[in-house]
Amino acid sequence: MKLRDPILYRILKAEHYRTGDRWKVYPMYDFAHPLSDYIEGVTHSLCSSEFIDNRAVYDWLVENLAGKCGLPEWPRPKQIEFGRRSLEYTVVSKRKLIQLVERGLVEGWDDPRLPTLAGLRRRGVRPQALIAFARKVGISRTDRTVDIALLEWAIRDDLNPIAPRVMAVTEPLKLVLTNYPEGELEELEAPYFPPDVGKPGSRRVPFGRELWVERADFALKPPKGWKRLVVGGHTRLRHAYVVRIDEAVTNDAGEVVELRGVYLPESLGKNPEGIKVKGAVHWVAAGPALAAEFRLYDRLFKVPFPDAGEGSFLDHYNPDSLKVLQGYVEPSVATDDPETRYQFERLGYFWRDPELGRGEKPVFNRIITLKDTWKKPKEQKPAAKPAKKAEPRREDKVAALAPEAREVYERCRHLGVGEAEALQIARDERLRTYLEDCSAYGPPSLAAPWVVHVLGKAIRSGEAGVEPQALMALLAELEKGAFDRSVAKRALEEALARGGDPLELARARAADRLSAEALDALVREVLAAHPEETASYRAGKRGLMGFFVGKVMRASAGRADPKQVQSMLSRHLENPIE
RNA sequence: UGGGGCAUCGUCUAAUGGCAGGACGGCGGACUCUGGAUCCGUUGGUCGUGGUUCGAAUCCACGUGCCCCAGCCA
Repeated sequence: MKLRDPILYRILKAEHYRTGDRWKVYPMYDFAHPLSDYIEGVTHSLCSSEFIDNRAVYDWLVENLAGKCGLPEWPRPKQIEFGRRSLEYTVVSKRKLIQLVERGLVEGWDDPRLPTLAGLRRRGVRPQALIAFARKVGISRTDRTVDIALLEWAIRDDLNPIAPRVMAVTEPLKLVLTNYPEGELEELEAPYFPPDVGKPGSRRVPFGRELWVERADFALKPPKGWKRLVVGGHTRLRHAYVVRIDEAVTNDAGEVVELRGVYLPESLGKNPEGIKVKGAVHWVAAGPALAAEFRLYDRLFKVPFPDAGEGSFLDHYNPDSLKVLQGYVEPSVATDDPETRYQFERLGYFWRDPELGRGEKPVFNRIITLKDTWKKPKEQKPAAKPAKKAEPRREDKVAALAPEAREVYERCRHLGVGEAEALQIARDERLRTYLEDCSAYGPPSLAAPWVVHVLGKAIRSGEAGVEPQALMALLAELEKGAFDRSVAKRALEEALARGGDPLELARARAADRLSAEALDALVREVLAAHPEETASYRAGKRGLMGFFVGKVMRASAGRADPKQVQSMLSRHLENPIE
């Protein structure tokens, strides 16, 4: 990419469908992007990682055109790339989304199942939720696929404190209370928010002889732990009375078509004595309830990574990702602001679809379900990590060397260079040459670790700014004990980065070292400031040594020998009695 | 194939070479007129192998895996 000859713009003597023949020059991305950033005074140009290659062209153009051709002279913009972020159970690339739209698998770009902004907005997700989600996901240079649970958490967390609770029944089953007078209705007061949200407000909910309850809330043969309606059992109707189910009326096919039972008149606001009430279910009164449509959205794909593996992502499309149900909602919503996001108790968060749902008959989109911690179906996520291949042994690596390289290796070993260093030197021509140059001024075994580990990268790239002679002079003084190893290393790194003579830099650092007394005082100070850590070190948590050394090093502003610090520390830590 | 980039709990993300921490999820418990919320606890990780270093997620080397580019697209 970098070597190619970039096309900056093309000249087309043709009629443009919108601008006619006004322009002949059409800039390419690589030309337009840096220049428009620069002209507009952009300081940081953020983009995703597929443009990393383009940065070379970007920088070159900005650097070479700044201040020329009538362009201003001001700070250059910097392109910074981040990794792409994807989401489980969906696709996010435009190329794939368009296929869903064009094939009619979704109802348009704003289909609430899509991860588009238009889709999320129509679904009812608020910008606050997306911002919170983005913050949680964060930015890094790695391409990542985010757990869908994180988005769901952000949406719920946003809606929980603001969504008034009301009741709706999406799959109605009639419940007749045989001891409630026919034709009568009463109104019960029900708060919009539970105590933990702590917001004021309430509405009146009609209650009568015939109610709708959720079909899924009744079981003929309840599983273990069932806390809902069951024949013979007592269950709370949310915000209302406790009822007992006496009979489940079935049709010829054996399906339950109606429940019959009684309500306990004394159970409003308190639990009846001597009766075990299991759970609470939502309901609406059959007469006054408003007919409504509920659109329940599920994951667009059946698998977490529809892109992965053989075949098309379309093979994993979830045909049940939209379920349209006809049911009832309590009448109070009729007069609410149509923008209201509700929590339909025990069902999830809903709002009226802005396209279809604001008319006579309300249509509700389910924004997100409530978190369900009961009876997990528990889909297993594949966690198996692929087995790693075994690394070849060092002898085999040496054996694989070319004859000349092997000779270099053997010679290095003979001179006392370590195995790993010898191998690296044998493999790289430049390292070998550098070390040979060093050997004119001192023993190669002394130089090898420094050449390989500290200077290695620079030498390989041909930019070693430190001469062999300078390196060897430094190491000779180090051997004599003129300063400690950490001083030498810092000095060498500094010389590498900013130039200068490493020996002089090392001497300057050595002269700046703290005296033993000053250091001892510092050590005592650090230990005194961290009594807990000191105690747990003495109790056996040896890993804390690094913590203490770090603290002392920081306090000394680098003017200490870590080895000396460590020995002082262990002396004080082993002998607590001063 | 060549060039470029990236690898940390199940997931996402932190950690001037100095206690691998947080969030989501999971699990357990408390509470509850929502199997919600809240609170408490817990689980679990530095891609592999060597090397340098008092000390490595971080530096060096070699591997492995994934992504991007190789349009007169963006």
